[in-house]
Amino acid sequence: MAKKQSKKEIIIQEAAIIFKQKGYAATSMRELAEKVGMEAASLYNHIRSKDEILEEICFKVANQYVSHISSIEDTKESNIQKLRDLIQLHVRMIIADPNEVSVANNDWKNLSETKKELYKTIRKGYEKRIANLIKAGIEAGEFKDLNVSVALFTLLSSLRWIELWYKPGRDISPEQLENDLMTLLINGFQK
Amino acid sequence: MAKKQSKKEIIIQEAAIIFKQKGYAATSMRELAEKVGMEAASLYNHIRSKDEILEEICFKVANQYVSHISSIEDTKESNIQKLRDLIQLHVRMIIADPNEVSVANNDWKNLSETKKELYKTIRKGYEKRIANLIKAGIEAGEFKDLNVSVALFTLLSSLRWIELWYKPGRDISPEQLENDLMTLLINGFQK
DNA sequence: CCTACCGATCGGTAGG
DNA sequence: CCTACCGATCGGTAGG
Repeated sequence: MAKKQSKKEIIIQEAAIIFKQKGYAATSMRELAEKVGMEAASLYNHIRSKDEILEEICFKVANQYVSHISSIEDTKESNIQKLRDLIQLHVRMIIADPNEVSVANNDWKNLSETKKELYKTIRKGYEKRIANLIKAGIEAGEFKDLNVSVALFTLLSSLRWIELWYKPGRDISPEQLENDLMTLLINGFQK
Repeated sequence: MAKKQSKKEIIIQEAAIIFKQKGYAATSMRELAEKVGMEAASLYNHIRSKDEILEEICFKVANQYVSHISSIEDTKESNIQKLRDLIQLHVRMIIADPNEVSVANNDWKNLSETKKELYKTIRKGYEKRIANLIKAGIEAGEFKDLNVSVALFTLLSSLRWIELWYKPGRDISPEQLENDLMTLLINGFQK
């Protein structure tokens, strides 16, 4: 699979695993170093600070979501189909990068003040675009006349939660997961 | 409102606010002490440890959920109505105790090893009871034939997320919130 | 990439 | 409820 990973990439990958398990603040650089197989001090030859690791994870994830939503918006499909595409995007992101998605979702609060503001701005922009999709669906008569905020956050939460319990070893395949989620959500939304 | 709150209750209440904002691990006892209006050392006249505060919050919340679900199970109503009751329970718990519910949901990982196991056991028991409700609904032909796990976690996640964005100051009342959530979820579930 | 080590801060205690 | 303080651990640096 992954062929030529830099030490920095390995550090960030291992960090995501530990951060997901116990949280960013509760994880020490010494513990991370042990996992990577070096002394804590040696980590700093590859990364600038503990902060930096969190930043890399959070913004990598955020940027991936943002870049994918553009292509969904640009299709000429129905809003219900765009909703389907969005559900699929989230399921696949979580399956592809479960640890990093989890850390971004749970530990962005621990970003430095300026980075935290930036993160919130990006996330708000993303949410706004989904809200517009929902609004368009309602106006087109495709969706029920729901409060847009409630619909938006019910949708996002249903998608976010996957990261907290879905493990490939479970009794359900990614395809089944996508299908059942779509059934539940689309029937909830559809008029 | 609250008339005779002990110092311990005040400490726990303030702790829940800070823990929600920055997370348990990132909150220091000195910061908590300042909020309560005393020195850090003085906190220990009212509480045994930082751990204890987290335990009190997590298990208070967990026990409240568990105690309420019994009365929902015991009614002779349809499964769809029980689902409605469950949605209402979660909305009201979040509105009544937003900070403590949030901390229980986000920071239980920071409980001591034994307490964490206990918490997980309680939570699994709770989830099992909701899963049984969903199964009963499917068998009775009231709900769609969905994968029970997907239905369970989509439901729980939709309910959990409220805590992360709902503020009473928002443009939507608790009643509207309950109604729209029910519309979305019931239509997703209902056959 | 390691040894050695820094200042800061942590949760918590002693003693009043 | 405070002053004074503890040992432990934290993120991070110097120097090789």
